[in-house]
Amino acid sequence: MARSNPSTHTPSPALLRLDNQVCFALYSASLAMTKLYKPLLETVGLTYPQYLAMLVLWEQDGVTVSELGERLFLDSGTLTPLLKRLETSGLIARIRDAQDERRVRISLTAPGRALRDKAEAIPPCVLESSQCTLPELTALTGQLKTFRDRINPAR
Amino acid sequence: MARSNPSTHTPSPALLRLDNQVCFALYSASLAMTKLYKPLLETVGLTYPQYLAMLVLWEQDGVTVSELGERLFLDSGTLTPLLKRLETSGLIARIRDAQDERRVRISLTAPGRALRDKAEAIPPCVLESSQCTLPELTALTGQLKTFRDRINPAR
DNA sequence: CACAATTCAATTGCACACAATTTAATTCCA
DNA sequence: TGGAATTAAATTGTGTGCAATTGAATTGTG
Repeated sequence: MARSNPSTHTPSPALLRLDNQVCFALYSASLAMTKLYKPLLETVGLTYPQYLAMLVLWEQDGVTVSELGERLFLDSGTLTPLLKRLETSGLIARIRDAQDERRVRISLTAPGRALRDKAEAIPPCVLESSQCTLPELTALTGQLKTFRDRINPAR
Repeated sequence: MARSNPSTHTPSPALLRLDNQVCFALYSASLAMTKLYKPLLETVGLTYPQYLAMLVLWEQDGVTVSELGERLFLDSGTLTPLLKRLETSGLIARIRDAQDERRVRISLTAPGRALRDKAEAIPPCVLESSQCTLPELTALTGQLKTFRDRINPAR
């Protein structure tokens, strides 16, 4: 009963089916999430990765590019142009460290700090439009962090 | 006790903290997953989104660009250049539909079909390097799909 | 049948991601 | 102390994502 006609090849094995892949569920959920944020972030004039960088800076002002990268799992190739755009927007300043001229410290400007108040409106909006309960989201967050930390190479 | 000195502003509220955000857990887990796949996909000469497109085509050959986009939640702006690269690689053919010249049908070439056999080695490798159990991953997949389908606009 | 509305893919422009390389500064150590 | 090794950020090049627009083909409607 073996079939070898290439135009009627055997169906994909279960392990290769798109809807069975964690990776695709993760990938498509992440894209959907970015789209959910987009209109909300337009009100504060940020892209999604820029918003993440601002979240870090609102927690800890004056970090270096490397420290920001460790926190966000991004490298300088991504961050340097992103930070230049935030600088152009007037939200941050990029200043070489006087002690170690290799480092660049990122500090918030007054408008950058002030933006946090407006940004506080965003998480509640996301929670509402996600149509999920807080316990559901908390559980999912925990599982995703566990997964991420297992597959990320040791740092 | 109110503080208003901008250089010693109040700590970020819990809802704005990076590590409390589902969105960041999702985003960072998705990036980590892509990095996990990268070395495995190099053995078959595909990028991660190209691999997803091939998964669809191995399930259903001859789909249109729109159908592929619906399946992957991507639009023609993303898919057109991606598919052109797969065509250049010799894995697929892009042919205008004779019945409806607006559509472009994507069909596998012989090398494109043959690649599936090599690709079957990938999911087991991912499972192993994820250090997760199959039930864990199955549960996570389900939750992610539920989340994605809730936040995705109706289609 | 005519022609406006719709649909489909491609194109354009902008913003990531990331590997690989480069440049500059610092540290290590013989 | 001085050159090799290391570190930090920037740069370069490739490949996505996606909004907005374009252009061609088809459909719907009077």
